Amino acid sequence: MAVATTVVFVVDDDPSVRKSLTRVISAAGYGVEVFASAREFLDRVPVSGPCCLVLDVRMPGVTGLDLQSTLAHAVHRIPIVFITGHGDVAMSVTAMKSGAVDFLTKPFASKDLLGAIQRAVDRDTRDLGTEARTEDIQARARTLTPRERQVFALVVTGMLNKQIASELGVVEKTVKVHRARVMDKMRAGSVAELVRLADGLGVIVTKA
Amino acid sequence: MAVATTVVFVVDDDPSVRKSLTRVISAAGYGVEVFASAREFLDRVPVSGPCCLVLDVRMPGVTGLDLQSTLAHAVHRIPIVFITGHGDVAMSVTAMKSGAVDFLTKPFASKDLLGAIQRAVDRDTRDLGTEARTEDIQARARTLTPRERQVFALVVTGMLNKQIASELGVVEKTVKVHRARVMDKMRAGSVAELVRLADGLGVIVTKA
DNA sequence: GCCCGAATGCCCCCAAGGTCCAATAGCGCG
DNA sequence: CGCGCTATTGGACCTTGGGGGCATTCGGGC
Repeated sequence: MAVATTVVFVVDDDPSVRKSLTRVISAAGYGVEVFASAREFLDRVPVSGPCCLVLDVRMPGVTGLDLQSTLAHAVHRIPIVFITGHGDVAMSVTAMKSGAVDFLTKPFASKDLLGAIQRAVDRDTRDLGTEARTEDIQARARTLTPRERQVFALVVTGMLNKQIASELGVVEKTVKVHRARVMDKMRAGSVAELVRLADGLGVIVTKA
Repeated sequence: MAVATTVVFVVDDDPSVRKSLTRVISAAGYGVEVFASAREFLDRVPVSGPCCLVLDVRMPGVTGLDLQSTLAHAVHRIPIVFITGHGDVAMSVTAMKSGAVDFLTKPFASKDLLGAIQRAVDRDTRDLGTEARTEDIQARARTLTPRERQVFALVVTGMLNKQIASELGVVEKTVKVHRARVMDKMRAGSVAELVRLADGLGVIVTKA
């Protein structure tokens, strides 16, 4: 089911584990890139397509949990599937609370790993989608002049032109001009669309 | 910090644990209600104010995880803080994936438990808020006639009255009448508000 | 028969949008 | 220092769209 562009990153300090994981994961049709340490992975990062990270918790130096919290502040938060030989409950709970997709203890069945990877990839695909959409809207919003931005904010409030005008201390005609430019620049065909664009800025909308 | 109306439910089969938990939790200012089994709790359920559930994983009969999945399909999903004497990783991961707020292993510090409880209560307070708002909107939407509902759906699309009219095979004036009733019944002062009400139906909006 | 939802026609008003035009202010460039 | 460009503002005028009021008609259901 995996698309050719989907890459699974594997970070584990044990070469034999890397080898067997590579075999299992690529057999499932994913692209695989392995790293022996968190550092190595961080040097590579810039990813484009949908992906996920299979991460060993215990590693010398930067641990899996450290890497997780580092990535948490990154631009694109990549979904993580943890694997570990000797995990304890506290560790797994920390990982899960920080947003990990799954936390597997060795030995685990291939299908459990692949299931977790698929869920992680699905999540990433969704995230990338909403991210791209938000980015697109923000790009349009950046082309607005300060004044247009103000008018934009007030229009999506539902205020009438005359109300906006008195709010900004200008004449109604001026508001109309800005408003028209906003609709144009934001590529909104109606107030309804404009409101949705506005609510899509800085807000995440999820289907219930 | 806990408000008087905040209740913490405790489900644990061990009487001494119930006793000590009650002491710790009520000392923090919460109301406490204890239950010796999942059954007992389920008979009590109907809750009103913000609350959370402190739940033992291992119990004879219905386990904590069972109760969690039962509650998952309930109307009001109450946030759960798990506690356990002998938890394993798989168990904690399952609980966390199913939405548990935290998963504590005995022995744990009181402040860890109280911290988890506070986070659970906060989440519940938020959930109750959005739930109440959604319920309110749905209540208004239920007062709409079938035709009004159709017009409602098309209006929030950004369509013009004349377009809606041809879509529904009626005259523009008719659409205007329905539209006015929709604005009235939904208590929306502008199209912008109406769009927000529509998007608030079946959709959860979270601050980024 | 009465009430309600639905559909319509007419009239009028106000809001939104667009056109043409014009003025002022600030900014970078040659 | 002008020249051009952009942002902001504003006026006059016209068209289109949204909304309110009032009256009428028609089909169901109680």
